[in-house]
Amino acid sequence: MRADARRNRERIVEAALRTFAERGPAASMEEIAQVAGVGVGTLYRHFPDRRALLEEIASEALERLIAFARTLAPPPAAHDSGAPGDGGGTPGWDALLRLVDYSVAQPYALLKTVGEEAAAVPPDRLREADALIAGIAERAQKEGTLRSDVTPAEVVAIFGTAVCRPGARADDPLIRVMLDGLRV
Amino acid sequence: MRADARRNRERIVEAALRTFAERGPAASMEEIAQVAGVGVGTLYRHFPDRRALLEEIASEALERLIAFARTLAPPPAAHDSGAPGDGGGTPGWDALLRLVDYSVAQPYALLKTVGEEAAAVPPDRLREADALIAGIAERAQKEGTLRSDVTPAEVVAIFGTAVCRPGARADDPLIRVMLDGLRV
DNA sequence: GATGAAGCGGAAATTCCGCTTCCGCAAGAT
DNA sequence: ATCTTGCGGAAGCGGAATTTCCGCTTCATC
Repeated sequence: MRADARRNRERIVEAALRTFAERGPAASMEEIAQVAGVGVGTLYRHFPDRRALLEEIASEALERLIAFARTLAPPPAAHDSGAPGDGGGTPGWDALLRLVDYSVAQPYALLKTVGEEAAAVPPDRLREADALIAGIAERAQKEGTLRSDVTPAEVVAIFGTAVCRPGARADDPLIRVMLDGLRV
Repeated sequence: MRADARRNRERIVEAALRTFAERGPAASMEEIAQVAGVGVGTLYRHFPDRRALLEEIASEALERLIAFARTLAPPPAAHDSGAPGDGGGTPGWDALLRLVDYSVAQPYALLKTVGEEAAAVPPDRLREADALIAGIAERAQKEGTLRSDVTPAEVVAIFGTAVCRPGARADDPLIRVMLDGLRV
């Protein structure tokens, strides 16, 4: 593969991530091409159709999210040897905050976004991401920083609606207030 | 105007309010006609084009919201004679709750929704609605039930994003959490 | 209840808009 | 130098939504 081709492919992926995150799933191929600084023809050389691009983007975003969430989760810890509810990683609440920052800045917004558009992402990867987040929420609850009358699944859902909006920012009044509502 | 024509017009307005509220601004003319139980032709007899319908609907929704908010606001009270911060109407917090109920059930969802689609609504009517809501928020703050480190204008904005989603429900986890975050 | 006008329904035409193709040109590779 | 791979973007394709149109129905009136 020629060097400039590889470079262009990368720019397209990056542009698509940013554009979908900013403008929602309705972003057009032409717009993405423009953001990437290439012609539409080039875009179609690398991805035969819209769905192919969507799938690539969704997988990429998901893998990045999983990787990030893993850095927040406690290490596997064969025999939890500390006090109960102390997994050893980042404190749960801080992890949630960092997740919010990550999500509004980087491409989790895409997941809902792209998921709704029917791009097929391996379901086990999706479950893994949900499980990681739910795990963090559960940890925060055990640590007494997150309300425990909401289920971890609901936390995931709330994150979904609050954070996965085109143009969300971490200092939205909505997000600030939501976080205050979640804290004990 | 013939009686059935008037009836149909009304059914169309009602159907459009409901449909836009439920499915967002992308709802199609055909769908609205179907909900109203009339043919598209009839719809176009009453509203020359999509924008005309949107404008009618936006105004209607706005007027209803204003009327409702007025019932929650304290009466004009020429010389406030009670304790400071007691306007005499519904207590501020309850008024906010009722506003949420109203908004998710009835057509405030349309405002953002329809507003985005560029339907021109008289700006002073819009300001009136904002002022009424901000006034209620301010009252709740004076009564000590609403956090006072958010401005009334921010409250309006939060309401906007939390409540003006197609399909929002008053018992959404998001809305519950948001309200908890707003309460003192 | 007959008649004319107003209104209705919904199939067909039109418009709009994003996706996709195509091909002459440019730029890496050998 | 030549050949191959890749690029740009105008043109066209397709589908979905809007809008038109006209024969039929319903209402109002006498």
